[in-house]
Amino acid sequence: MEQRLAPNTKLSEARLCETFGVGRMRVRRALLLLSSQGIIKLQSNRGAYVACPDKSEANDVFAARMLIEPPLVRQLAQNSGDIDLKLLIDHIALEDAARQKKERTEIIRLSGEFHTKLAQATRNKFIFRMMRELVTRTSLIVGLFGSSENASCPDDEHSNILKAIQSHNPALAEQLLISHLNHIQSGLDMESRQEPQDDLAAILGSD
Amino acid sequence: MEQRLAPNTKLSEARLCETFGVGRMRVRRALLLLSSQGIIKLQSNRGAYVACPDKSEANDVFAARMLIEPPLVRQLAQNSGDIDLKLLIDHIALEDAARQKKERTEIIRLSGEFHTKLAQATRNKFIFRMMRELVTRTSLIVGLFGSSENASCPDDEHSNILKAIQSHNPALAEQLLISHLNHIQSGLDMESRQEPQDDLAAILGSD
DNA sequence: TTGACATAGATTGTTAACAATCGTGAACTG
DNA sequence: CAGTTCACGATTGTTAACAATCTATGTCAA
Repeated sequence: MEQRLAPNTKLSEARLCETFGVGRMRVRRALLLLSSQGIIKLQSNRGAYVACPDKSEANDVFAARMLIEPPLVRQLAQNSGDIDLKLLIDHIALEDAARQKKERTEIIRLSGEFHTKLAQATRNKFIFRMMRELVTRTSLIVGLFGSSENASCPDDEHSNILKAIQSHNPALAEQLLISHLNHIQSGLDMESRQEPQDDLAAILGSD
Repeated sequence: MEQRLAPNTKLSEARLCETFGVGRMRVRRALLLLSSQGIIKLQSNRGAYVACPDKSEANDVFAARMLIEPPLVRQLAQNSGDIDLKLLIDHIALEDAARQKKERTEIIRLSGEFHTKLAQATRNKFIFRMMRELVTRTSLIVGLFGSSENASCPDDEHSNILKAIQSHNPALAEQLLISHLNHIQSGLDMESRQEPQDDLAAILGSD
């Protein structure tokens, strides 16, 4: 989810056990749940691998987001009295801070999280869960097909979307979001593919 | 998912093992996955219980469907050349047949499945999964709050929605779907609650 | 009769040993 | 030298026994 593990990275049970200091049962439970969310793929008798979305899956993810997110922000802009805007305002501040400090990993994470928080603002558990899944998948895709660092987060588009919501302008908010999604998608290079990486150094590195 | 188990029914591991003739591991895996989909609730050291949505959750489910399904059918009506309409046409035939034979259980199942197939027609894996989850949840809710048998499936609304899609009329399709969802929701009695049932006779009965 | 407490039974959570499967590399053959 | 086969090691899948937790019953005291 934070792009520290490349797609197709093998996640062996034994390795995860010692890395996190837990028994195999916990590891297997976690792998099963991750697999049910499509974040990893479980191959029978072969192990768990970080999911590696293909072109068609990538298109599906963006198509699904194009279906859901525009009505979502339109709705937010309509009843913004009702909803949790503070969450979003605070978030934009975090994004700005990370961008000034040029913390690339943090920027990527927050950039996805903004969309999750748009859903969270509705206070609707189901909308939240759907968006979280789509955003996670988008993160994988950007990591795989993102041509360079520029594509993932066009600077202040998030901020503009929030402003449109705050000023109760549904049409503008929706339009800005659609453009935003298009920017992200068009920044992808559907031919390039990153190499698989077959150890867990990335996990160990952070603890 | 077929409303044969009432909400709050306890699903004990031992019972499931002998019912399905499998080991505890399989049962526990299944319960974990069902719990991740919100179909059952896992209480630590206490066991698994069929989920029992409350009023607020019910509202969330319908709000989520109101957000997603209208754009979905609008899109289907727009590019209906591209999509898998045969699936839906065949489905309507099944529904009619079940309705003539007055097979109540089958009608309920098919009635939910129509909406799942709307999503399936887009051939988008993510949209399909989201709708399946929402429909499943709706099924639980109708079972809990449905005042009587009439509410679950106003007769030929599904058929009319499909016709609107086939005749490339996005506005009409969207409008019919919104009415349809409203009918379902207004047929619920948010105060009534069905009694919990604490054995698995319903499962055993079918095999 | 009611309430609290303790004990026994049942149920879930965990661990560790075992079985099955797969990938790899060496040996063998054409 | 290329290709196939076999066997070994490593990894995953399963089972069964054990530990921990909760529920229910029964006893005792107020």
